[in-house]
Amino acid sequence: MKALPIPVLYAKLRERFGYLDWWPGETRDEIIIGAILTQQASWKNVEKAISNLRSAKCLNLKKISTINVNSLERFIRPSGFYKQKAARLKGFARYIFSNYSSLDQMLSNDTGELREELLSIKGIGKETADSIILYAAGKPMFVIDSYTKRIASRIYGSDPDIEYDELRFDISGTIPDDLELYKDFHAQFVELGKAYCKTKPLCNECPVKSYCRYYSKTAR
DNA sequence: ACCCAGGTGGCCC
DNA sequence: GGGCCACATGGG
Repeated sequence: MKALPIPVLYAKLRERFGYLDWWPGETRDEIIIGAILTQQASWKNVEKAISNLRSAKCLNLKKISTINVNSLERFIRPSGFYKQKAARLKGFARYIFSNYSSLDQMLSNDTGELREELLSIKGIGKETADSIILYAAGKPMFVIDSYTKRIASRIYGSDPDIEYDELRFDISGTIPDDLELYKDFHAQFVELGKAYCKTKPLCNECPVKSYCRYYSKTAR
């Protein structure tokens, strides 16, 4: 089994899935709302919640900061954990407008400072913070998720329960400092995970199966 | 009838 | 620092 350099991995994923335009043409508010709603939820269910918010003209943080919490819960219910997420969305929105004149003002802070600040807000963990930094603030930040950990462990033999920041540093150090690449690479990991690398993998069609420890040990 | 989804925080030792 | 748990809907 040959080692698979990160740039070659990206090339192979890109060849299979094409360029993935995540959160295309949406506002920063929408991206952040989606990032919170998608925690431990399928994107299909998140789309329903976002659609409800849009219909109610509540798909922005200013409105969320003032809306009645029961209404907010009702709109986002399809995305699951709706009471918790409603409280977190409200908390995030209120934090912004009590500390800044606008969301953009906060997002313009330096990356390190912004990350610490986001992590101090209840409901914003590392993956959500990094998704906001990458897709809403537009700053290069490699986003780790459960698929990334699983795929890395199967291709590179890393611990499946590796610390978030350890894997983030490992991968960040191997790719060029290019915003679009950061955005697309994370999306490619998720697509690979969703398509082939679940807990019960579908290895036969996987574009990198010949580099995968799981495949080389079990599938055949 | 299970099992899972683009996690997070709280509590315990 | 690690191990468990609650949080909840919709789809396979």
